[in-house]
Order: sequence, then structure tokens, then C-alpha cells
Amino acid sequence: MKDGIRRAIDAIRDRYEEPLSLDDLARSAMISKFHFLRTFRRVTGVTPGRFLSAVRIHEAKHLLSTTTLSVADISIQVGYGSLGTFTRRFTECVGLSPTAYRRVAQGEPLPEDGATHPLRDRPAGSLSGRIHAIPPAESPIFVGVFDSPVPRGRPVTSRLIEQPGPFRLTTVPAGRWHLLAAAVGPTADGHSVPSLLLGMSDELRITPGRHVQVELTIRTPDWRYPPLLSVLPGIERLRVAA
DNA sequence: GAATCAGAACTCCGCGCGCA
DNA sequence: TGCGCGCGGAGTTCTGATTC
Repeated sequence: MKDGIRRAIDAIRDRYEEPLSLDDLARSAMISKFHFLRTFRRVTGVTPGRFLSAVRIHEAKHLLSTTTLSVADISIQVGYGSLGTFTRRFTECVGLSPTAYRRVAQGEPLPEDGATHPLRDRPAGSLSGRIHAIPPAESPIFVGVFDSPVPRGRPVTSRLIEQPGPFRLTTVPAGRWHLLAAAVGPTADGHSVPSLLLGMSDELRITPGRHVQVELTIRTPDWRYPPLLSVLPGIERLRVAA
């Protein structure tokens, strides 16, 4: 069954600029669309539509950072028929508008959030632990707290640590969160672009005044993981420059 | 003036759920 | 594993504001 899901993911990665429907993807997996939908979600953690959208936004990030194409041209190239939809989805997923992202990719500092995160005023707890890296990270390590196992937008809180080891986030709003760690990894044989090492915790429940500990290992994500879209303060520029 | 961003109103289909 | 159904959200179109 996983072979079918893998064929569908290959189809998404190869043909993201086409208007792929659920029926198209189920056909490429050679299973009924009803069973395909359930299995896809179990294997990847997201629905086929969200996976396709993530691949399109990820490709748009690449084009914004490596070409001088206009935002309108890029929206068309990655499969959006509407510039308005593209801009809205990009901003939701990445946490920056397309032109703001291009500026960051070209070396400008990451703009501060104008409005603070709506949940930052909640009573807070704290989070600490240790990050492991397999293979070794070749950049500082981004550690951030998101509200979903598929990070979107900006983290509720984050910090950068210089190397694998202990970390501490002293002000994490009360709630249910996922901890993401990411760093640039070594360049794989035959590739010019280094891999991105990722690790995502299970759901963490933060309560006011309480402390939570977590151990997390970052590694090269396998084929079933959708692209990471959130902008990563501290290592985004290193990823783009690589 | 061109490019970009964002809001409003609308359509349509993906998704979740329950059942067979 | 297949199917039906209703809802919500993704995408489209249009438009106006903003920036350069």
C-alpha cells in the first residue's frame, strides 16, 4: 500500500504545476480514492490537497530565492491560477509575503511580527531538553514551538542553539504545542544542495508555571514528509545560499 | 504606471464521518 | 474497502489600497 502512496507523492512532486485532483492521485496510487484518502493521511499526517499545496509553496520559495521572476509569474509556474490565492496561501504558510520572503532570502533581516502572536499573552510555562542530530548538523539549530505537527507561519516562540545539546525556552504560552528542531545537514553524494535535518515532537501540553522536558533527534526526513514551509530564523539564509 | 498585497463574494470539490 | 452526503475550506475573480 505504501508503494501506491509513494507513487502519488512522486506524482505530486513531478506534476505540482498541473491541476491534480484527488481522482488523479488515487489513480496514480492504483487504489480507490476513498481508501487512498485515508491511507495517505495515515502515512503522511496530512491530506493529499495539503501535501500538494505544500509542494507548490515550497517550489515558489525556491523560485523566489533563486530567480528574478515576478510574484505573478511564479504563482502561475507553481500551479496557481490566481495571484490573490497564491499570495494569501504563501503568507499563511511561510509567515511572510512573497516579496518579504525574497528580501530575507537575499540577506535582509527577518522582519519582526508587527502584531505579537495572539497567544503570547497567555500564562506561560517553560520547556527544555536536549537536541540530537543524525547526521551531524552543519549550521546552528532552530528550535521553535508551533501549534501543528505541520508547521505553518511563524512559531509562537523560538530560539537558535549553536550545536546539538541542551536548550531552554523560558516563556511558552499554555496550550498544546509541537516542538520543531531544524538545521542544515551535510550535502548528500551527487547533490549540490545540502539536506535539511528535521525533528518534530509529539504533542506537548504546556500549563502555566509548569516545566516540560523533551528529547528530540533531528535527521533527514524521508519521502513521506511534506516540505517545511515556515521561515526559519537563523538558518533560512544558509539554506538559500547553499 | 506597474507590481504587489489583501479583502469580499462566490463556486466547487476535498474531506470527515457514518454506514454497508 | 467502497460509497453517500453535508460542510468547510481552497481557489477564482474582481477590486481597491499601497509601495516603489
